[in-house]
Amino acid sequence: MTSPGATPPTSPPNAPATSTPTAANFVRELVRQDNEQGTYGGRVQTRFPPEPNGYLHIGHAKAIHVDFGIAQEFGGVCNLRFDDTNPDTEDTEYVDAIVDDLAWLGYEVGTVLYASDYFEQIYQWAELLITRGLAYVDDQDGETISAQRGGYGKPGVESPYRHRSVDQNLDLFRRMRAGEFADGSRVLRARIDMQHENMQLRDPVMYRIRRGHHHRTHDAWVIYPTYDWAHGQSDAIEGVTHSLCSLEFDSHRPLYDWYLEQLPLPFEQPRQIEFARLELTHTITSKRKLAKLVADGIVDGWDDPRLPTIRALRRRGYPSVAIKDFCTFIGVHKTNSRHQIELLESFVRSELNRTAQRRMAVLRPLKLVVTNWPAGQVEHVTLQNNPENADDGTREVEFTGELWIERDDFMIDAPPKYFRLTPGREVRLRGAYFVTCTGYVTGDDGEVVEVHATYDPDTRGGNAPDGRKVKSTMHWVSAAHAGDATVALYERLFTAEVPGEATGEPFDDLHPASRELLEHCKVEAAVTDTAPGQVVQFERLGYFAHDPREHLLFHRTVGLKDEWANIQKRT
RNA sequence: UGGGGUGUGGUGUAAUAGGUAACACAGCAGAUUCUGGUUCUGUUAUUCAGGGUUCGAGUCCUUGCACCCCAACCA
Repeated sequence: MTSPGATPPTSPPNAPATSTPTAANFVRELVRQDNEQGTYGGRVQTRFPPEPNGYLHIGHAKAIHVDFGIAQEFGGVCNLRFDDTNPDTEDTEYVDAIVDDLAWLGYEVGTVLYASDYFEQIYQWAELLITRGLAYVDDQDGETISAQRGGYGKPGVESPYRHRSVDQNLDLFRRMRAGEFADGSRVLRARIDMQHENMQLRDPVMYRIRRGHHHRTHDAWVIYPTYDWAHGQSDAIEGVTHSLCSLEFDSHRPLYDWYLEQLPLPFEQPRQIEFARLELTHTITSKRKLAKLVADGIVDGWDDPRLPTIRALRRRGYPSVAIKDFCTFIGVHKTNSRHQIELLESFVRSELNRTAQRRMAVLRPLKLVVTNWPAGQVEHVTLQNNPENADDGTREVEFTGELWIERDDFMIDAPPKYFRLTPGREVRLRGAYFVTCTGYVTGDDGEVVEVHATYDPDTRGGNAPDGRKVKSTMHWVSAAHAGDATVALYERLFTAEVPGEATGEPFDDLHPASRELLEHCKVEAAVTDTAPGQVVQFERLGYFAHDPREHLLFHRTVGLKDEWANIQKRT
């Protein structure tokens, strides 16, 4: 017997764990106990087992973090193994995407493993169970089998085929493999206990006949093992010690163990441990629903920045370390819970505040004319690229008498706590001069189309020699030097914290305007040079990610904290 | 209806062995600031319920309650 997973470490031989203090966690505790008792000879091996039928999302990120994290902590290995036992839904397209996302998240994937690599071994083990009278071929259809299974508190009834002879079962099973029977006409079942209080143990199906085209074994098989009769077996073949999965498999654990107990295993019997999957407010992680969002055109594709898929988060500018830090912080539990998306966002802000260079961009432009500025004069002001990191250096930005400022930064009648531009008020234009508002021009509809101000030549660089203060510093872009950019603003895809909580249908809670596309935003020259995928801070607005493909399209990763918005909300 | 899992501020998590219920996010107040950002300080608010053991209970016992999962030839 070969054990492809047991030998080569697929994650770097233990990069030291991050310095982030690791909170107690029950999985680690159980693994540690196994280690101390020498259950697995001090060996720790886990696996991340996605089914290649969809894209990875934030929920998987937690599972990955736990699976790889535990292995790394104990000097073990975590394999990526595709759980590809259902040919109807699976595709190599997903395999490639999952490998790619895993790499982006920062996990080194060595040899990629597949449950389908073990089909022959799993088949041989099925014959072994038959030989020992522990499995039988059932000729009934799915509906009948399901009906016979009974219900909660109601015992099941035995199939009339339950007591066939070993020889007959073996013959039938081999003919199933040979393709003699129609799809769905027969199954192989484990013979356990039709009265068991745990429904999982009422003679579960091990094999079904299905003539789908498998993405790897192609047409070599017409029978496929079910999840329960493949997962633990794959774990055992690879030498997995701790098979970490989500809570809903709790009731499958006795079955996981039962199957393994019947087999001659190449390694110690692996152990399944369940933990709660990650849920976030204002989003969904159901593969089916996510697919429907894409199929119905509610979002633009699997990497639409409003989605919680890894591809989308990536495109939106979420740093992978922020995702990992978040996962470390929330820990591992057995309680179902839903974390506030604000917490994830706080990790994103914290990382981006450290790393993102600052730029000036005006999203909703309003013309500001500096009336005492010498006609045609251009000055250059020097701005820091990142006040949090001096190594990022400085850049020069052109200043002239005609500027773009943010519409929100001017009001004719300013409420008490409004610190920005209003007639008679002096503010600072970042890095340039103090200006005082002297008037404004309105269009036919009464809308302000232009604001007038005078500048104080003594405040060059942004400081007044007489020490006078201003309440506000505003960003700006020289009209003559501005570039044009498109900016996509995103709101939560679902307005409700728990989509579907009220009506049972998550789509009822879709935000009617989750994306706002702003065209002809005015940006300083340096923005034009932003690399594909780069994230920058547009000062006073938020973090924005340059689209990887479309030049000068920016996605708002997350806004800055906005105290003014809170003040407005309150009044 | 049977089985299993889980209950700590608004949210999510801590609390070696029964010994001051702590941290983060969110909120509020203030300081600093050339980003109403960052940083710093202060502050509001918590053990599902009842009973019991104990000098002392989030932790132990007991009786309830609530929520989640399980009756695919999905994973």
